[in-house]
Amino acid sequence: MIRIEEAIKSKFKNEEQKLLINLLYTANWVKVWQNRFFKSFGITSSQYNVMRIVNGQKGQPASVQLIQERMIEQSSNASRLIDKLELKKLVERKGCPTDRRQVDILLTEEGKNLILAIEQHMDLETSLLDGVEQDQMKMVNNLLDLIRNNT
Amino acid sequence: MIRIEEAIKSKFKNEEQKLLINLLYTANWVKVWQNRFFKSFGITSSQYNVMRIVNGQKGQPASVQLIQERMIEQSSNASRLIDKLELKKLVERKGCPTDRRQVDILLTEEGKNLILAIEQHMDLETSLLDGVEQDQMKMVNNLLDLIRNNT
DNA sequence: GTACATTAAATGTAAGTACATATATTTGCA
DNA sequence: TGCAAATATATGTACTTACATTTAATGTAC
Repeated sequence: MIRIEEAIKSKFKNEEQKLLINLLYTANWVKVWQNRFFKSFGITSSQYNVMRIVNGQKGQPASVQLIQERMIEQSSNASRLIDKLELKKLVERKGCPTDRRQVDILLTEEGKNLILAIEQHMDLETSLLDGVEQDQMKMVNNLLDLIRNNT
Repeated sequence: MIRIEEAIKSKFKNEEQKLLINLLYTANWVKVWQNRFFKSFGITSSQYNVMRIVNGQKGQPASVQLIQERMIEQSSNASRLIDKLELKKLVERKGCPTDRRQVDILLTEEGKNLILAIEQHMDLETSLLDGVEQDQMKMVNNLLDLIRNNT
């Protein structure tokens, strides 16, 4: 078991500092892990995130704004991520007829197939959290929510 | 209290998926928070991280490699972060006499002063984790360590 | 209906990340 | 010694993030 102190060879002032650095370090670790996984499907984790949000609309179009609001990293640029996905023909842009400022995003057939293919190999969550009790996960989820609200 | 479901307006399949997304979302939230804080001192959180590592050497030089190993985001580029800090005269490079491949990094006086100034305003950890029990923090630290070792 | 604010998306720019490759130096072994 | 492998750092490139600005369309007050 590699603890955070060994991972970055550092000592911490207190449990608070250790927790914040562990949070940043572990989140980065997961992201690297995910990016390597998605690379074999020709996309990045940010790009997958966009596709997952569009897919969650179940056929209803998603505006660029809706995607932006639901992204994990809210200041990454939905517009340019959509550019990349459009180039790969995984999503398509359609002007919205009722509001011509708005652009609707839809998955192509190819996009839908990719989502399905990825889901079949995606046991990331369960494997990383194998053996962790439900109660414990709830507690951590609450603590993470608290951090964002404690200012 | 804004819970993760409301923050990114999503429903989750299970507690595992929710925990992983909450981890990524909250870590990004903390990083954005930190970057805004460091901006008023003219540096980024990655640059601060490099300075913090050099400072931890307590006057002993830090090689580029040592810094790289201890960074939170291990694949960010220590060499170029040091470039930025050198331009701002916060650190200096000194060729290592015993191994001419190696470059030693030291804080300048200005760099040391900046670290001190920042530490005086840095109550980030305690404010974000205000009211959280020590036991609970230890539990979360253990769970984060587990995630990285569960593969 | 024109003028001004607001909104949706795209674009510009600087910095950081991810990963591959290059350059210089040192090490180790035939 | 001489030469290949290993090591330390720097550089190249594509992509992403953070944040500001622009462009076009819509809403609203007068």
